[in-house]
Amino acid sequence: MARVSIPPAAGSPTLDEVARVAGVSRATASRAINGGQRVSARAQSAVDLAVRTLGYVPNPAARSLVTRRTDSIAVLVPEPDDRVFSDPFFAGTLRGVNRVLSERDIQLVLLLARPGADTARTLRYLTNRHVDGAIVTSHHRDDRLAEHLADIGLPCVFGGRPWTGGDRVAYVDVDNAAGEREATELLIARGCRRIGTVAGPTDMTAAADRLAGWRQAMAEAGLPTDAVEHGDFTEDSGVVATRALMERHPDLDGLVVASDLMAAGALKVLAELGRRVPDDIAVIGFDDLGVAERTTPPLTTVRQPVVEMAERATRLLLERVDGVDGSHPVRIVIPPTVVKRDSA
Amino acid sequence: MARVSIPPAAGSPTLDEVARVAGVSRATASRAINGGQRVSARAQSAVDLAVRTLGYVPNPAARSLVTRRTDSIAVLVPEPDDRVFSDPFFAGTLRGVNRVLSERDIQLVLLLARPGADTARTLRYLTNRHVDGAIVTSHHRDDRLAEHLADIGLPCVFGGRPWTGGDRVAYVDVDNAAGEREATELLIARGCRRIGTVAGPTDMTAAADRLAGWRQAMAEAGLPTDAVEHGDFTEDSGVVATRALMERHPDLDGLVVASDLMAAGALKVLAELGRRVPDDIAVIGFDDLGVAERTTPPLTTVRQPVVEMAERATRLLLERVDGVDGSHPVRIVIPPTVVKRDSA
DNA sequence: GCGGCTGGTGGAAGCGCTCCCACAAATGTC
DNA sequence: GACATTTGTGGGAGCGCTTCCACCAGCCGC
Repeated sequence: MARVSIPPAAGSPTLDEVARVAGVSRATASRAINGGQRVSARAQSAVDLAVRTLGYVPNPAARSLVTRRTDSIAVLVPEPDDRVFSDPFFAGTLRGVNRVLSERDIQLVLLLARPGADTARTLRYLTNRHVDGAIVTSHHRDDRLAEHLADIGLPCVFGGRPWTGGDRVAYVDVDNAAGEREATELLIARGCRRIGTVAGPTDMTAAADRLAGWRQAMAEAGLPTDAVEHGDFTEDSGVVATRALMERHPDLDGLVVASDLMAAGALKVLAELGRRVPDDIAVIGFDDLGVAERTTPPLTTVRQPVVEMAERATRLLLERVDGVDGSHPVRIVIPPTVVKRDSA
Repeated sequence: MARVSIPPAAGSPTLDEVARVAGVSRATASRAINGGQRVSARAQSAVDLAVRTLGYVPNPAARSLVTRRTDSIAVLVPEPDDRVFSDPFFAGTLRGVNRVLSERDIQLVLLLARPGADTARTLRYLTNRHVDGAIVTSHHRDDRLAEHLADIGLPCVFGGRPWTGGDRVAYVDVDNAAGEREATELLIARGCRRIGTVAGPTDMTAAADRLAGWRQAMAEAGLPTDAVEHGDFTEDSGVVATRALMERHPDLDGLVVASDLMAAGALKVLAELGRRVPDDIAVIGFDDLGVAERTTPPLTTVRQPVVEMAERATRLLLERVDGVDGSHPVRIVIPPTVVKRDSA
């Protein structure tokens, strides 16, 4: 008779085997493996040895079945994937998150959800408690993600203030209004009097706040706020917007652009038009994620410390996952800094 | 009757409750939820209803404890994170993987491992069977990842042929040699006689294969193969390499560059030197992941269908996870295509 | 009619782990 | 010296799920 029923084990050793080899009970072995509280030195070293000789690795499913922890968090990006990947903002975020997670043994689950289509599935996944928490980036006005996540009670931290539900969830944001105000004031101090702006998409808070900052600085200086054009943060949209702006207001001597990518587009248009930057027209961007250094001329911009923000968001999330006051909607708002280069 | 005994869970409903509400056994409920084999229409709809009214979501930990599946796969990137994120190759890969995974309910765990430091931890994670399989990208000669993964028997598919262990694991690759040969032949057909190459890093197979393709085409045409300079696929390295190349061989009338990013750097240097492209010197790149369209002039290049390759790699991986001949080292080699633009 | 199906069902046995609890031994307290 | 506390230990009860198995209809062919 050949193999009757299935030879079931085949797989990795279990805690039972470790316990048997170490000559202790499964409970003691478990304790020894998880931090070793209330374990004698003798038992501890016996277990350690057994673990090593057997090559034991705990089964994560079994563990999380009882601990109700998965030791993984999601990074949720509610954005069509094309756009996401070309954006250095996303890259920086991933980097910051990863940096914090690798300090502990927590894994990163990447959740890319197309705006409408995948929302239900994504939410279901999160409801499952498949992950311990979530970092949400790049959310838009219409996905009512903040509310949904607050409803299911999953620990989460938003990167950037959500449009709605901002009072119910934690978020880390840069002070967009202050940054753009400062940028505008720099141009004004420089002598610019006719300053336009290429603003971001109207359904994102970051864009709205930056526009508000520009408006505020302009109003305070008694300057007109009529030269506004919107883009979607991409270079191409910056080209289009700047072209429109320069056509309507050929007398502009300053340009406040809500992202470096759009500013790069603006610089191209200005070069085409034969305007010298910064002599004829000064330009200031926003982000400083690498692009700004490579434009001609190098871009003066408002630096957003994305990696650092992602790190703080992640640390905040881990605190909440660990149960440190999980419900209170903490807010971290980081002041941006202006980085002077050659364009203004 | 009000709720008598303890409403114990507090958490989400369990399968038991679904079964009770549906008036069937837990076994039947389970069957109904998982595909509904051997379940009567009556039972099926009763369970469906119960699931809906209770808002039941199965506990993934409990499920994978018994199924030994996690319904997630890892994307392993053994690369310092800075470099990864700026590379459109990585973005395309993530996109292709994600596209396939979202067809089924499988999640993507991103494993970013710094070359030396995290290898042990990463391997331990994979050994854990925390994931059902892994896609490995951008591996280098020294991480003996292919062997390690083959040893632990985790289903995996490599993006790009690994240096060693290529006979033990599955991989999806573009025919780098053929692509670069074709690129070189295009320049030769165009009339170039003094063709140099900016090759990639010496510890990656893709770079070595491309260089070999260039060598082969040059040798076949009886042309000298002495004008070689290495970069690391980044734009800056392309600048440096091209500068060195043009200094040593000012007579070059053709340049085969192993990546578009490096080719973009090359174009900048050539512009500085006052060489007209393609009239004085023709340039051809490799990749075609967006950069090539935006250079001046737009780059003729060898298109590598990264997203499609990642998709195929993922499908292949899923097959192996599903147990379709898990050990046989399948190889998929995709022929690249030359995309003509203005630089050659 | 009576074995053999096949379709549908529920009982029950785990999957591998953590942690509560009871208990024994060692240590402390007055 | 009697009692309280601390420390270390193992038994055992689950966590929520899938799946094996036994079982009971019905229905076939003969």
